[in-house]
Amino acid sequence: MQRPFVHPPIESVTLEGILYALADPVRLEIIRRLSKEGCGMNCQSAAPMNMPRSTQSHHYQILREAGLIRSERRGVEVVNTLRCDEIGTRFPGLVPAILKAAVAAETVV
Amino acid sequence: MQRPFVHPPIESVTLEGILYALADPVRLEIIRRLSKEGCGMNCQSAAPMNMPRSTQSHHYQILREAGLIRSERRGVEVVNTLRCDEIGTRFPGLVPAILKAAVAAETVV
DNA sequence: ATCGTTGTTCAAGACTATCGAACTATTGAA
DNA sequence: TTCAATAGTTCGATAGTCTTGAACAACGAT
Repeated sequence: MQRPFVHPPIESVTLEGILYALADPVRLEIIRRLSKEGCGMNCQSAAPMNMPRSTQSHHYQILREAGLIRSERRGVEVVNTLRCDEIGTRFPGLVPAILKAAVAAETVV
Repeated sequence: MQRPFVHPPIESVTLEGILYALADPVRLEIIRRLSKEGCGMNCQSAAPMNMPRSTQSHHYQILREAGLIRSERRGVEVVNTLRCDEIGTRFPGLVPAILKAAVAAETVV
């Protein structure tokens, strides 16, 4: 098995898909960490601790299919990177606005 | 029955809740219409045509509990208004960015 | 070759969405 | 006042999705 990763072309990325993907706290946190890091991160380091691997894998699949991240196998691990440039041209300012709101939500709590 | 509407105080409105609510095409469309209109709209006129009432009702409930709209009974109908000012202070620029992206998604299709 | 690490796939139970049917509440008319 | 029409809500059932343990696959190092 172990099917290859599927990344949608940027034209078929939908707003609904992006919002749905980011509506989950775990997935939002993953994207936040990826955006902070700048470069790629493997699955474990970008996801919150103590989360079952199968659940992580599911979340990365959602993010991938939404068009938010690109996943590449690098030896034993999978390196995930934000597709920021592509998304930035398709939906200018969208992801930054959401990440900014995530920071705002954090400071109030 | 017919319980009174519950509107969360703006402090307990979460980013996840907003994103989740707007991740559905029907709900996003409702918010778009409400934002265009400026003033309140009843449930039927803001929702897409040919949608079962029970489903509409469910969607409005999600929007209400997410803190995006305020619903008030006015006689036989329910008037819904965007809570734009409150959301704008809690998450500045968030909803406008999403609505802008919705327009961008439309023009490409 | 075997083992440890990283991540995927599968299956089952819990949770959520959709929608028809029945119900509630208010308005207007007879 | 009673009756009917209108606008939404609630309930129940079916179908789809999330979570997670268990088993599996792939690579690197010893």
